[in-house]
Amino acid sequence: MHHISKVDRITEQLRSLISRRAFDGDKLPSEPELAETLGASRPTVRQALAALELDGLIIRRQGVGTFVNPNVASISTRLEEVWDFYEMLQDYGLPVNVDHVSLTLGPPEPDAAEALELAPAEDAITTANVFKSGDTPVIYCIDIVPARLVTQAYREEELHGPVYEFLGRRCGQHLEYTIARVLPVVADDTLADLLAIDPGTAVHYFIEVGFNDQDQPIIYSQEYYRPECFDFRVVRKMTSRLDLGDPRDELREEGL
Amino acid sequence: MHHISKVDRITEQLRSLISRRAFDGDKLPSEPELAETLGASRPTVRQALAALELDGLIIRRQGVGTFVNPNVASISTRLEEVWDFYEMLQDYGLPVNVDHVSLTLGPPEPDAAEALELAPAEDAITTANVFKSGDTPVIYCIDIVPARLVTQAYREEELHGPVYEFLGRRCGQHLEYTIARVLPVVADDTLADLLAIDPGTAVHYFIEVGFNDQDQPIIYSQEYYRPECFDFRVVRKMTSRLDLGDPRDELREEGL
DNA sequence: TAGTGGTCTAGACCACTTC
DNA sequence: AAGTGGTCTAGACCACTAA
Repeated sequence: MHHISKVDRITEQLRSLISRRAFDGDKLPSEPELAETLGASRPTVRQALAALELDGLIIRRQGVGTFVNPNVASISTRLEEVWDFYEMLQDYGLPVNVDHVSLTLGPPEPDAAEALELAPAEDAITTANVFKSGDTPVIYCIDIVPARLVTQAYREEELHGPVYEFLGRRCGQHLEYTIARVLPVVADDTLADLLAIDPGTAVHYFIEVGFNDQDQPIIYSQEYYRPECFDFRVVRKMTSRLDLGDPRDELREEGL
Repeated sequence: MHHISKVDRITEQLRSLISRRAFDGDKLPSEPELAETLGASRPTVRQALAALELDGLIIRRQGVGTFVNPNVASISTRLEEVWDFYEMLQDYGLPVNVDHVSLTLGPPEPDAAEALELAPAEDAITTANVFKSGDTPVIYCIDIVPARLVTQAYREEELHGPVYEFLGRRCGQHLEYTIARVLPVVADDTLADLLAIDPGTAVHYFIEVGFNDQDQPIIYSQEYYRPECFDFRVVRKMTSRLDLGDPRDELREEGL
């Protein structure tokens, strides 16, 4: 097991401080000051700041200082981040309930099988649940996990909720990142019933593949979000479009 | 005007090489090798690689090497990137056409005025256009720019297309990043007509605010994307949730 | 054992902003 | 002039992987 690096620790500390609005006037201490306070060298601090800057969370102005970017820091649900449904819904203050819809074992639908790189007819666990904030259904989610990943015995109830914990405890798999397709769909009768909305309402539909730290797909999810309950935002950067000529030339010289 | 830093140059060179699939077996040269080839020190190269890693574009395996992440590199339209509609649509191979819908000067709707931090009754330019790939309408876009930003004379036709160029040339403003709300909507008759789709179809709706390098809002856009034409994807990272205690303690010691 | 990436530091110098 | 962030290098040492 590896330790958390100083850079990562500092990054998360600063991230936490930013989200708690701990900086007067949104101005961070200077780099030398942070370095001394946090017990690190300036390059180490700068590495952490660079990560936060790429995130859009801070702005650095030469000769002036480093500042929190309020436009970004105030976003509650950034699309670039994966949340645990439980934790996300708990922030709403109401008790979180889960209605279990179905649980099956067998070859999944072709799209899922392909995304998970399953062998023909290979089995997977498919679990469907509705997450509720109080009595209001807000997310309908279908999760598919390759059966071969399950290395420990488990109780069925463990699949009646967020699957991330199950992946860690029963599969020894840690989700590192996901790639999500974001689609708009119109609720049909079935979905409208599950989310207690009117048929014909527009709904967010995510098709999401989760990967472990080896970049192997370990979970395929389909998620429907009740409208009005979520305010998904994404920070988008300009594609830089630098004019560099063909950079392959430089590497070709070395016979790459 | 400042130059492009070595780190940024290398980052973009590598990004370009990755998108051209210039690396055999998706394996990048070693860090010392890259450093020598690109004429930089190892820390400089590593800084570029760190940026690409945060982007999810590469994976680094200690003792093994650095690799392209094919899952991410193959994404055509990443939601975290802002594209110019013209360039984006040109990739489809068909000629890009623009139907101009309307152009008005005057105080915009309240949401836009607030997002752009306009004074009461302050004027803005509102331009609406439909972008077509060949004869197929694919994007309906309403752009709002504060009138005070316009510092040069311009022809109306310059507003019958992508506004980014107009912002640069006539306003001296460079778009750095945007924050987009992503919403699903059902096409009403008007929208269905503009995009030549059936009323009742689900459509992607972005409400996007663009900022300059001073973090001032300079453009407010509403965009509707024809379904089936775009495959928006986003790479989502796990929120790290490190257990750090309360990091404010450390900074308090210094009397922050 | 050799080669890879991971971590961290020290420090020089520059460019910019503010006073 | 003083203080801020920007850039870049040199180099030491560690941890991991593969042969």
